[in-house]
Amino acid sequence: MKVTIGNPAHKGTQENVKDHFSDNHSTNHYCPVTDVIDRISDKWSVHTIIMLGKSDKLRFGELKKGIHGISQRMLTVTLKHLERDGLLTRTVYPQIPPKVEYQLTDLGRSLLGQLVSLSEWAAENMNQVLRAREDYILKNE
Amino acid sequence: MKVTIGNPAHKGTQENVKDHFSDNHSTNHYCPVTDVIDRISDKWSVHTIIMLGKSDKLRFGELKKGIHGISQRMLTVTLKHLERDGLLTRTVYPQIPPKVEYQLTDLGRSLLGQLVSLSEWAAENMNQVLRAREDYILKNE
DNA sequence: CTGGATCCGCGATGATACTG
DNA sequence: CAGTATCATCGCGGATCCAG
Repeated sequence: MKVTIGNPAHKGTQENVKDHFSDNHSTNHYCPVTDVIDRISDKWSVHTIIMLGKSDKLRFGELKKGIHGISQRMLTVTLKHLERDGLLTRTVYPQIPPKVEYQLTDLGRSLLGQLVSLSEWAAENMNQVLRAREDYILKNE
Repeated sequence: MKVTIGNPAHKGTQENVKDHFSDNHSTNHYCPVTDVIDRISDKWSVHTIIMLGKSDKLRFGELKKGIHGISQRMLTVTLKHLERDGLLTRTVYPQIPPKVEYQLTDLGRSLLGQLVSLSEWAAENMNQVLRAREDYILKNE
C-alpha cells in the first residue's frame, strides 16, 4: 500500500510513518509524536498560536477578548505552557497598570505553519466529515 | 469561506491565518478548526490513524497490541468515532470467532498526511522544545 | 475474538474572589 | 491590566464483567 501525501516536500512518507510508529510504540522511551500531540491536544493552545500568528504581538486582554470562550485561568495556563516550550515570548513592561505582550518565537511560527496546514485540511474536508456523520446516523437507526 | 489551496509550507501564512481566524472567532457558527482539533485532540485517534497508515488493514487485536497503553474501551470508542467521521471503514466478517478489519478511507489517508507532517515537525523540533523547558526551569528557581 | 455495559477515580476546567 | 488562589464540577478514561 502506498500513502498519498498532499505535501510534496516530504518523500518516503511510508517509511517515516513506520519510523514514527516504532518510536511511539515499540519502546517506553520519550516519544516526540506523543509530546507534540499533548501540546496541541489542548484546543486553547491551537487557538492561541493561530491568534498570535495573525497579529504578531498581543496583550493578555487582547488574547482573552479574541479567543472566544476561554477563561482567564486557562489563558494564563496555556500561555505559560507555550512560553515554557519556547513557542512564544512573554514581555513585561514594568508600569502601572501592567502591560504584558506575547509574541510567537521562530519555533512557534514554524508550528503555526503546521497548524494552518491542518486548519486548511479541516476547511477543505469538513463537508465530507459532516456528510459521513449524517450517513452514520441514518445507517444506525 | 475562502481557503488558499496549494502547498501551505510557509508562504502566505499570514493571510491564511487571518482567514481562519475570522472563521474561528468572529462568529458562533460552526468552526472547522475546532472540529478537527477536537478530533485529533485525542491522542488515541492520532496513534490509531498513524498505525493504520503503516499497515493498511488491521484487526481489532492487532491495533490493540500495536497501540501501546490503549485500553480496550478507548480503542472501541476511538474506532467508532473515526468510523463515524468517515476516516476509516469497518469490515465485519460473519464468522466464529468474529473477525473485524479496519482500514483508512481516502479521507483518512489525507488526514494521515497532515499528521505525518506534524510528527515530522515534532521530531525535527523536539530538541528545541526540550531545551526551552530546561531553560525555563533554570530561569524560575 | 470483538466488543458492549457499568462503575468510579481523578485530573482538567470553569467560576469566583482577591492582589500588585 | 494581568494575573494568583481556591473551590466545585464534570467528563475522560481505566478496570472489570459480560455477551455473541
